[in-house]
Amino acid sequence: MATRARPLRADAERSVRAILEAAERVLAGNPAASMEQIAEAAGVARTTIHRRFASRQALLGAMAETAVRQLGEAIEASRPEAVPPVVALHQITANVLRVKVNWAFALNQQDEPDSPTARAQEEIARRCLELLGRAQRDGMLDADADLAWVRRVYYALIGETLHGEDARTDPDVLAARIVDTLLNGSGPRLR
Amino acid sequence: MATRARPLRADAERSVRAILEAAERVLAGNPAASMEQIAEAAGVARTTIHRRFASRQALLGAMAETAVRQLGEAIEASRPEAVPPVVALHQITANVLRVKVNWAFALNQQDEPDSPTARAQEEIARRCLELLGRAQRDGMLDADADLAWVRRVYYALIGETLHGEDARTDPDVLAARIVDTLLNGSGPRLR
DNA sequence: GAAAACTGCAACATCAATGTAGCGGTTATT
DNA sequence: AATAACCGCTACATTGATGTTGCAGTTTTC
Repeated sequence: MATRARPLRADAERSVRAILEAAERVLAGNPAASMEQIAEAAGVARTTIHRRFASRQALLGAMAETAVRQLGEAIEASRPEAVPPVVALHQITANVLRVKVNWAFALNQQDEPDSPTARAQEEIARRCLELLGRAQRDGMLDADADLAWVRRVYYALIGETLHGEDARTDPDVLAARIVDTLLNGSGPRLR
Repeated sequence: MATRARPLRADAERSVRAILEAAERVLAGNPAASMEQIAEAAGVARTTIHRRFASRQALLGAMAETAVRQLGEAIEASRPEAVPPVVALHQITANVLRVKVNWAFALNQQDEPDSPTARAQEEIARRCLELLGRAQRDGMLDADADLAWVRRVYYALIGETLHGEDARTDPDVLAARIVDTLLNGSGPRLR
């Protein structure tokens, strides 16, 4: 969302939030939903959406921006560089799940190349790889593991977790399952 | 695709195939592509598409039908019930990849409930679970593993593999990576 | 409490996609 | 070679989404 010269009035700010959140809810269920449906879900008139967002595309962009920002904050709050990889991985996963449950659609749109959100996503992927590198040096990951593939699997596990009916399950429990699956797979274990 | 009373003429049959394959190619790149774009990619006039498929929805349905049929054949060809689970899992995965590379879009549409394609997909999922059950009894999967979750992870790994630039890599190699990741994860291994 | 900002509503313009119909020429089938 | 099926093309109807504008009434803000 573009930064504005004058700050919005309080009620307008609420409208914007309501629109963004309603858009996420509606589009998650039906990506081809019309502005009309979004407006209805947000409890505002369709023209009000157009007042704040010049076009449908602009709305989608704003959704991506807020979602990516929240995602970044969630990662930051986990202090990934300050704690041992095992802890960081669990913590980040849980926090990321908390955000992604609410912004699944916005974060799944592939943002157009060279957009700020695309850069932010790349930055996040880069830091994820760094973390995995540290985990590997600590012996948490196999020395021969292909980190790029590990990262893709990690993302896929998060995505799959969000698809299911797991939305109400405690994110920490879900995170534990993700990390466990990522590290140990589903084969037999030594006891 | 609905079965027809009179068989199509040879050239018409070719047109239908060209349309279905072009639609897959185009829609995989842009799910919102117009009939016009699909027609152009297929090398036919837009009206010809409407001659064979009453509506856009009908075209999508036909795509799903042919894709699911091919998927079923690919699984059948692997004789999952006739060989040990380890072999079956590898073989099925490779064969499924071969089909899914070419029908990623068609197979990712969620088909409407109670449609024949939906039933077919459920049937496939059921057989997948059966196979995993056999694998578990053979000690290939941990005795405590949650098979429903294992199946979801398995599907997710296949999906992730198709996203990458791996389209040209040998499906058997990709299948090996999928099965290995599914069973062993990425953690350290005993040597 | 006055000014400015915001909203709902109704009306309108635009536009792209979808789907239909018919004609004339081409191609497969027998 | 006769017949029927098929295709491209042009033209048209319809529809639904998008985006704009202006006004009248309400809510913040200072």
